[in-house]
Amino acid sequence: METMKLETRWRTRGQRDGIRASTTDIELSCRGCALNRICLPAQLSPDETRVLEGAVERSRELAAGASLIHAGMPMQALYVVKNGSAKSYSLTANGDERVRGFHLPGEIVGLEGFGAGCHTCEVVALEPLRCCRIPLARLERLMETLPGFRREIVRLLGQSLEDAQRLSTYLGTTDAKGRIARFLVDLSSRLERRGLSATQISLSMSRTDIARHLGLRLETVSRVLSALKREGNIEVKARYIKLLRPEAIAVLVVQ
Amino acid sequence: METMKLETRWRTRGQRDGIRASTTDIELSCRGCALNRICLPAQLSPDETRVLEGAVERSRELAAGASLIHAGMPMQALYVVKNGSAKSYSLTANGDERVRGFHLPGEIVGLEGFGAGCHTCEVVALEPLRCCRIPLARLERLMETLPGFRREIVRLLGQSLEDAQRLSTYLGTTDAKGRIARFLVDLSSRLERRGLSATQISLSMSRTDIARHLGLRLETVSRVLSALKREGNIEVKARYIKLLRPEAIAVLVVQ
DNA sequence: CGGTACGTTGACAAGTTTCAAGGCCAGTGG
DNA sequence: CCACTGGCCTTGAAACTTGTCAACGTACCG
Repeated sequence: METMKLETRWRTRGQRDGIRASTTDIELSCRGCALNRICLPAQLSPDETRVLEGAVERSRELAAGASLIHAGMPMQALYVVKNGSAKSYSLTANGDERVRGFHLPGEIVGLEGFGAGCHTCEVVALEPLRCCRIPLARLERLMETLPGFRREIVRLLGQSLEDAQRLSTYLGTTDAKGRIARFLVDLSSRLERRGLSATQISLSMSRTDIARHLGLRLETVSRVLSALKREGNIEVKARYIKLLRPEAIAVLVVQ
Repeated sequence: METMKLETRWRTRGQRDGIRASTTDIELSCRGCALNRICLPAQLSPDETRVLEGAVERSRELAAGASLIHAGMPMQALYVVKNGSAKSYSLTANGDERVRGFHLPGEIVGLEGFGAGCHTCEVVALEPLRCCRIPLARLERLMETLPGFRREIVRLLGQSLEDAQRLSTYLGTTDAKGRIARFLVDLSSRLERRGLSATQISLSMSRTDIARHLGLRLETVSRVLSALKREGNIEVKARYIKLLRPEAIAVLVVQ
């Protein structure tokens, strides 16, 4: 039963019938994907990209709130967000949620599973979510056969480590305003990388999620956003945030 | 000039004359190393370990305060601590030091360099330090030829990522006492892993280093240690700390 | 239309930083 | 041998930031 479900859930390029091949192939082709300049293929040769395509599966769409990865489950694949966004979190012994991070299109999900061979955090969709999936066995083979792919995975691991360490020291040393500023600047640059507006941000996460990510209370997040608004640095309307003075926000971030 | 210096600084097994071969070979042999149960070879087959040995160089001893890795320099190697200990830190725009972590014997140093291809933090010896060194070119070849080695490097990257993420969420949510408790428990388990006492800890770092690692002020570190002492949980004599009630300290850590 | 989840705001409490003073210890030089 | 110095650590009191608790506002949905 469970395996049936999994089998129908993930579809690989060769498994489908050929009738709508041209459209669906595009859909599963990294070369034709809108994200290919910021995703794994960006660092690969055309030949390597072709091999990668053959290993990638596409997920069905997950509804907001649904889990992409369950904490504690053996690591079976890496994911890359294609549409939508997700958060990953772990739970404390008290049952408190600790938000590790947010995942936007083009970003890889699940790397921390390499440590123990099983995932340590739950990854849930914040809005309807579609991902590309590389099963672990194929990933191993790609790392074996494509040195460029292996280097890219190692690079992504190193970059994630760097990011996590920087965040960790940042949270230790900076006040609420600095943390929120960093969060906004970070989000802004990730959106810009995708070719979206760097100043008009539509948040997919709640104030509580932001707070739990930055080690604050939701009241504090709300207060800081209100303060930034009062100072004329941002415009806030529920989950829509417009950076009115990006430079003013950037100087709050002591990197 | 600079290259000369580097060449004389690192000696590989085959480069030395054969006269004192037996002692020096043991010195450079992973099989004969006291740390081999907790170091890279622990996950490798005897054959793989032999190949690894051929790629490892040994550093001369660095004095306390000397740098093993300079922030900003291109990544040229990975290191594993053999004797002594080190801290790694980065500097903020204001020149403040942010301590990313401490490195004990058997632990790998430099992984974060994979992200950008250059090291993002300075690594300095806290006491006389000796390391094993794997030059990047050889590391690449080992990952190519030894799947077990590649998996081990990927595993270490994943584990470091997991550790950094956990620390980051921890610093966000926990008060000074909890942070110090976590620091002590973590250090204790890493010492125990090496076969040393889990309760008698000789710190190699100053209160300031601890504070800068945990996002506290040195006064707060001092106060918390005094409080733990007053409560009968630890004994403190300058940099010597004895855990009198490890269980009581462990319950302060909400994982 | 009322319920529910989410967000904002205020007042007070709690914990940490800041500022300041002093203790301890090892190394140095008279 | 002792005084002196500098680095490191400890302790106290006041200031400040954030958390806590509570009330209220808002938007969405059946």
